[in-house]
Parts: sequence; C-alpha cells; structure tokens
Amino acid sequence: MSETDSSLALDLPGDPEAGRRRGRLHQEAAARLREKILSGELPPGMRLREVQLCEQIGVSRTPIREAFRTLAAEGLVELLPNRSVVVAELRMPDIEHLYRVFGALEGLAGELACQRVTEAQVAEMGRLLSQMVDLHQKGDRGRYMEINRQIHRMVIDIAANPVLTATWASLLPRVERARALPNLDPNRWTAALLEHSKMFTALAARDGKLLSELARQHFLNGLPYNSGHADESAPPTRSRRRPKD
Amino acid sequence: MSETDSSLALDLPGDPEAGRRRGRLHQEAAARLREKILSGELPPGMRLREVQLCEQIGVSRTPIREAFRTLAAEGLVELLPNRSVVVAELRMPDIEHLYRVFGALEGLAGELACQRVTEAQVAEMGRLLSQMVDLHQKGDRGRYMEINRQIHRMVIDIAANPVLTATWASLLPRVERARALPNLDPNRWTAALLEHSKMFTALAARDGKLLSELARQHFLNGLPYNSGHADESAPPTRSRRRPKD
DNA sequence: ATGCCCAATCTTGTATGCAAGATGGTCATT
DNA sequence: AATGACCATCTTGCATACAAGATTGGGCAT
Repeated sequence: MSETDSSLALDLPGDPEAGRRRGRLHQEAAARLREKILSGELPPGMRLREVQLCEQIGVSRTPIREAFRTLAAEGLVELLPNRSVVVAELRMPDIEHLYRVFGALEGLAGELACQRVTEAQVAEMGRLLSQMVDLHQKGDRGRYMEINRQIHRMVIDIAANPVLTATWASLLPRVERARALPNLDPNRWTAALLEHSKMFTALAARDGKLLSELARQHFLNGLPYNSGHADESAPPTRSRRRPKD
Repeated sequence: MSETDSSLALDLPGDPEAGRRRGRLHQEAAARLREKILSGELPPGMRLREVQLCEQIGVSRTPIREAFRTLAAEGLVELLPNRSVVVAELRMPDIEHLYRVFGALEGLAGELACQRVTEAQVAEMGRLLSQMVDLHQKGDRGRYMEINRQIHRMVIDIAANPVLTATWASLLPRVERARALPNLDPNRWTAALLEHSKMFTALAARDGKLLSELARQHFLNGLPYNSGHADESAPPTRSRRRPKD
C-alpha cells in the first residue's frame, strides 16, 4: 500500500506478473482509485477523465470504466451521464445521513450477533478491548483505530448475515472517508472507549436490544457535536474546534 | 437464428430512436435483464452468456457487461471470475437475511419520517390506506400491491435521507423477487392491512420508536412462518405473535 | 464592446478484435 | 473398461477503433 512511487502503472515493462493480473484489472484499478480518494489525493469534485487515469494506472479504458461503476456503488464517485465522472463531495449533511444508515446496520449487526456469539468469541473480543485500552493510554491512534475496525468487523462476521455484510461493506469506504476528515472524530477517544466497554457488556449478556441501541448511539456520537440534522450546508465561518475531552 | 422472442431487440431496422438511445443502452439492458430475472424468465442458476444476450437485446457486449455490474450490485446476478455470470439463487435463508436488513432500513425510514412528516402527507397517506382497504375488499391484489409499494416509497421519501434511499433501492429488486415467490406472502393480506393501519397511527402520532419497531416486524412477518432460526429477541411483545397456520 | 453561433476538439458511449483461461469431448494408457 | 491427459472450441477479460454528445474558443453580427 505504500507503493506511492512516482510510477503509478500497474505493470512495468517485462513484468512477469503481467499475464497474471488478468481478470482483476478492474478490481486493482478500483482499489487504487479508492485509496486515492480516501487519502484525498483525488479531492472532492475533481473530474476523473478516463484516458488520463488509463495512463496513470496503466490499463485501458475498459477496466477503468468498470472500476468507476464499483466506486459509484460505494458512493465515492458520481457518474454524470455523458459527462465526466467526478469524485463525490462529502459535506456534513451527507455524513450525517450516512452515519444514520450505518448506525442502523451496526445496530442490527449487534442484535444478531447477540444471538449467535460464542463464549470464545466474547473472550476474544474482551482481549481486543483491553488492547484498545492499552493503545489509548499509549496514544497510539493508528493501532487503536486498527483494533477498532477489527472489532466492528468481528461483530458483523458474528452476525453472519451475508446481505448485512455486503451492505455494510459497501457503505464502509464512505465511512472511512468521513472519519478521515479533520474535524470529525476529534478527540472523543475516551468517550468512545467507554461506549465500547458498555457494548461489550451488553454483548456478553446477550442483550440484543441494548447492544443494538448502544451501537447506533455509539456511531451517531461520532458525528461532530450536536449535528442535530437541522444545520444544513456547512457553516463556512465556523472555525471553532471542540476542546478535547 | 430464431430467438425465443424476436421482439427483444432494442431497436428495429430503421428505428428513429436508434440514435437517441445513446448513453442509456446499459441502463436499458439492465432494466430488461432485471425484468426477466424478476419474472422468472431467467431462472436462478442460469448462466448468462454475453454474446447470447447481445443478440437477444440487440446491443454489443460492452453495455451488457456494464449492466451485469449493476445487477450484481443489486444481488440479482453473481459474477464468477473468468467464468459466466449466473442468475443468483434465492433460497429461504437468503430471503430471511435480506428481510432482516430491509426491515431495519424500513424501520429507520419510519423513525426519520416521523420527524419530518407534514400534516398534508399524513392525510395523503390516510387516503392511500383507505384505497388499500378498498382494493383488499375487491380482491384486486395487483393494484393493492401497487399502492403498497407507493406507501413504502412515500415513507422513504419523507425520511429524506439519500443514503437510506439509495441503499433501500439497491435492495428492493431482490425483495420484489422474493415477494414473487409462490410460497411467500401467501395470504397474510388481512394481517398486513392491520399492521399498516397501526403503522399509520404511529406515524400520525409521530411516534418514531414505535413506528420503527412496527415497520421491522411488519416486514419480518412477511417471511413464511417458521422460516428457520430462532425468532427475534423480542420477548416483551411475545403476546403479539400470530400463530397463523 | 457584447452577445450569439459555429466549428474544432475533447470526452464519453458503443462496437469489435485479440488473447488467455475455462469447457468438454476424445483418445491413449493402465 | 476406467481414468487421465490433450486438444478444439467457447467464453470472458482487455484493448482499441469509431461515432456521438459536450465543451470551448473564436469569429461574426448587432
């Protein structure tokens, strides 16, 4: 993933893997574009021209176009008919809408997981949780978030609902993108940790309804303070940052 | 060369619309394939060969391939890498998974709709509901289902959450497909009507939590009785369970 | 000078060609 | 006769050619 070398081309001259990539070019292209969008290298509103990306990524237009459809399904780009594809904007109201849906899905996942979770899985999750506490104390945000992702992923897996998993996964890239925004998720670390702890308790007690509600709330709490849903388009002049808790 | 149906071609010789279709070929192809899958003309498990469909629909492989991706995102077909595209199976456990997710989305929609619905919209919905009662008495199932769709669509629209709408819409074709199965939705007409009535009352009272729960249950009740796993973790309302058949 | 129209160019949408992988049947070997 | 390898063919994945709509900049008329 750190191959941000200047050459974006997928294959170099004489690449022995050249033939081996067949059948996955569009997936690779989609993955690469997804990275670029999430990292902000391709900023919101940017027009993506097919030939330009073809040259950068080193494939023809066909797999690029297929990748576009994948990314459009993930909400990362918008396809304008007979016009360019543009990187989707991500404004605050959109994020709120996204979080509401994602929260509902996580709630459902928690509820279903409660019905199926095994003791071993509860124990495993307890271990992950204590790791998170550790990392929080060390201030290692990167690894903390990694474990965080792992836990959420685990709940979804335990829920064992393929439709849920697929829907959740299709929304995830946008959520990650929102999380990467500077003013989101500022420093509610401590609060989030407490919420995780409560959710774990609910899971261990197999209290589906409670976990469902906690998961939803946990997620909505990740929104910037009190984004009630009334404040539409981002207030431009508000430069206040929330004090760290 | 006689196809199963010669009228499948999108354009006939000398079609004046021939040029006007540009930019929508893959959409039309997707729509046509979607229909064929929902109607059962393309049965589950059937292998879809590109060239064959090209001839039937009258376009080249490119739009067909793009249509395949659209349908795959809707869960109607499955793309086997380097192998054919096949019409997705739709077995009972899948349907249950689907309904759980869809029910959660409808629940969220109801909750959000309660926060935004206007008196005029409540009135309109009351009108639709009474139409349904009428059609139920007349036994006009077709129109009944049409109004039914309209009401659900209206709730989603009132919720005014684009992410929710898009996610819901992407799941909808599969739900419609499940509804078309013979042994689903047998004759719980009357019960469904009663549930709709309760939901309407909750909406009129702006009781989001209640509507959310009712919507979820309403949807899950559409599953054939005894569709598999243990029933939901809903002990508080267990007296409500309908032991129908 | 300003505004409208047209054409050159760019960009996307569609069709088709070509190569690699999958499929299926036949033949040789045990 | 059964089994496994091989070859012909089919099908998909990718690349590229071609056409139509969109964009834009300049020229012309007012």
